[in-house]
This record gives sequence, structure tokens and C-alpha cells, in this order.
Amino acid sequence: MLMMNTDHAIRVKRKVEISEGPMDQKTATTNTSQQILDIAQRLVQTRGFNAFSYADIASAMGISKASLHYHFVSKSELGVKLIERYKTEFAATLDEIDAESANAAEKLKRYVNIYTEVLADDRMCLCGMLTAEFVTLSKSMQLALDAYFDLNERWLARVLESGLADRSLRFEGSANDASQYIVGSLEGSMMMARPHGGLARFHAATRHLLADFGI
Amino acid sequence: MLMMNTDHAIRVKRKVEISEGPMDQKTATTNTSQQILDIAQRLVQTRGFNAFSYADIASAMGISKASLHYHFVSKSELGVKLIERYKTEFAATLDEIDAESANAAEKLKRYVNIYTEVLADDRMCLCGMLTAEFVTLSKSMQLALDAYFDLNERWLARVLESGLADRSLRFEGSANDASQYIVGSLEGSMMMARPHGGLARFHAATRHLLADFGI
DNA sequence: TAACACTTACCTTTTAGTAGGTAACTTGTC
DNA sequence: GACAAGTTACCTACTAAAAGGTAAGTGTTA
Repeated sequence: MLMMNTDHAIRVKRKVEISEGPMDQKTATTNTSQQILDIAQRLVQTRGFNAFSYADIASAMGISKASLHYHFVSKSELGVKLIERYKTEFAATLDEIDAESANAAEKLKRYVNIYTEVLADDRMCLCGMLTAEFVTLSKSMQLALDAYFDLNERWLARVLESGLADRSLRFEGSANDASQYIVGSLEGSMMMARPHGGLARFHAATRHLLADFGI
Repeated sequence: MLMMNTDHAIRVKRKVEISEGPMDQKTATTNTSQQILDIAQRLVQTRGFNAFSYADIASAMGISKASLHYHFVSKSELGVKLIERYKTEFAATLDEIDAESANAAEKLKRYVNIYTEVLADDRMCLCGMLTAEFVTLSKSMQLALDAYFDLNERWLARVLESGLADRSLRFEGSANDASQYIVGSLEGSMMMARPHGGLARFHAATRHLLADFGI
């Protein structure tokens, strides 16, 4: 059995964080780390966390496995960073949507569109994929995932409540239940569509879902 | 990278199928094979196909890994048998529902209830879990999965059409699209509920979904 | 005697992770 | 401005454990 990824591999070596070092060195570090995250993310989104290895990333980047361990001590740490980066980007997009949308209905449509674009790139939602593997992940990855979905569902619930107020949305039951229903539906439709039906299937599903909220 | 499970390990040894052998021996074989499938199924439903090994099953059953290979030559073959058995059981349940239900709405409610019971046992749908891992599975497992979902969606589409006729269901769009929407929603809600929200979350989701079909 | 349902004892490959080293660069001190 | 000391971002070479799988044998049963 792939045991739960341990968290006790606490980083002892020097940090690679943003320092007062000169610009080009900092950028170099950032680039490599970001590139590792980019490749790892695509692997998780297409294959899952338990179906890729450091060797895959190493060969894709043309560097050694040991270098990967320099940037991310353990696979579990890499996983946590992956989720946190994804969440941060997501939060920024949600802020953008909040700033630019005329009403709640438009916000919801744009939210759904985030998923559509991920699927159009032939990927599963990072955190949806990880949720399927949840029990096999380290505690720290599980906590990071919880935080990601809390963010999503709290944002959605706020949008839904404001949709009742501005009369751009219609639905029954609590905004909390509805937001969880939306996330579940989108993740599931995405997961099913990737191997069977593709974007067309997903579009049909989102039309159905949005219609259910009066859009 | 965990490579796609190869299918070229064609079974050369004697088959373990239902034969003209004496009853108790046949039963013994069947029992062991079924027990292997039972344990493997629970492992896939809780952890995923890429997160368990023959060693896990062996230790759970108290037999050797080699014995498992006697019953199922490769992990891929075990996977295919798992999906086929699941599909057969599912088909039998759908027949039962067809035979016993007064109208389409009742059929749909009982269909949803199948998922609820799986989740109540703390499992994900076998085929939903495998769908998340789809691209990492062998061609033969992928084909078996396709067949499973075809069965589901065709049955659902028939129920939905008859629901329009007997006026027990209401929905917009094609029955095909709607049936795919239902499957996606259920799989996704189930996947999300297992680590976060549990049965209560899933119940809220199914209430929402069924309401969407006029129930 | 032949099939069945197992066993022990291996095999190869892959896994995550470690030890120790090095070249290039930055930094602080004189 | 020279130079030692430290930092960064890598490397080769390794490890132990686990993965899926195989070869060859054994006891039981019909």
C-alpha cells in the first residue's frame, strides 16, 4: 500500500524564499521552482498525485531528481505548495470576477467558465483530482485542500445570497447547500467529461446547472 | 511514471471459470476469487486503483501475492473483472428497479439511492473513482468503464423519457444530456462528500438534483 | 494421474529520499 | 579591490522499500 505521505520531513536546509539577494539569482530560483510546480501540476491534473513520480518531472525538465528534492524536500511538500499556489491564483481570479461583474448571475457564469477553461486544456481541476485521492494524501495536503474548497464554497455562497438580493438568481434551499451542490456538480461533470464526452458534454451540463439557478 | 497497465499479459494458464468440476471445489475457487474481488473493490473505492497493491490484498486475506496472480494474472485483469462484476450487479439492480417501480420518478429516486448506500458505507462509486484515474488505466479497463457508463446513461435516458410520458418528471433539454448531467452530479457530489460533508452533504445535493427534475 | 489452489523464493524496475560534492556567485572584512 | 566564507542551485551515486510479476514446487482432492 502507498502509505500516507509523512509530514515529518521538516526542511533543515537553507530556505529558497524571497531574500535580499540580487534580482537575477532570486528570479532564477523562482523560475525553476515555478517550472517544477507547472509540470507537477499538469501531471496531477491529468494523471493524479499517486500516478506520477519525481523521475517524471526530472526527465521532463532535464534536471536530476536530487535537484527536485532541493526545491521541494518531499513529494508531500510539493503537493502542499501546488494546492496553495492554485488556491492563491483562484482567489485572485475570484477577486477579479467580483470587481468586474455587473451582478451575481454574471459572477456565477464566470465562475463556471473557470472550470470550462481548465477542461478545454484537457485537465481536471487540480483539487478535484486530489479529492478523489484524499485518503491517500498527507495530513498537510488534506488541510490545504480543505482550505481551497472552503474558499470556493464561501465565495459561491456569498454570490448566491447576493443573487437572491439582486434578483439575478433563483434557487431553493440554503446558499451553503447550493454552493456545495454547484461545486460537486462541476467537479463531477468535469471528471466524467474528460474521458467521455469532452467539452460538449461539459457544456451541456453547465447549461443544465445554470438553468437550475434561473440563468 | 506509472506506465499504462499493459494488456499483453494474456492468460496462458488454466482458467478459473465456472467449469464442470465438482461443486465444493468450484465453490472454493469462486469464494477465493470473489473474496479477492471484494477486498480489491473496497481498496479501489476508498483509495483508488493506483494506490493499492497486490501486497495489500495478500496481507488482508492472509495468502501470498503469488496466489493472487494465480487467480488474476495481472492487476489490469483484476481491474477489468472488478468493473465487469460491478456492472453486472448494477444491471441486476436496475432490472429490479424497473420491475418494482410505479413510475419514472420512483425509478430515479431509487437510482440515486444506490449511490447513497455506497457512500453510507464510506466508499466512492467504483467506476467514478476509476474515471478520475482513467488515463492511467489499461485499454481493457477503459473499455470496461465505457461499457459501465453506457449502461447507466442509457438506462437513465429511458427513465427520463418515460418520466416525460407519465408526467412524473420534468426537465429541459434532451434526455441524453440530462442523464449525463445526473451521473456527473452524483459522482461529483459523492466524491466531494466523502472527505468533506459526508452523507448530510450528499443528501442535500440529491434533494437539489431531484428537485431539478420536478421531484 | 491430473487438475487445482496454493506456497517459497526469487526477479526487475521504480519509488521517494539521502550523502556528499562542486561550480558560480554574493557578501563581509581588510 | 582582494580574498575568505557563505549561499545557491545544481550534480553523481547511492539506499531501502515496494511495486508487479515469474518459476518451480507441494499437498490435497476426484
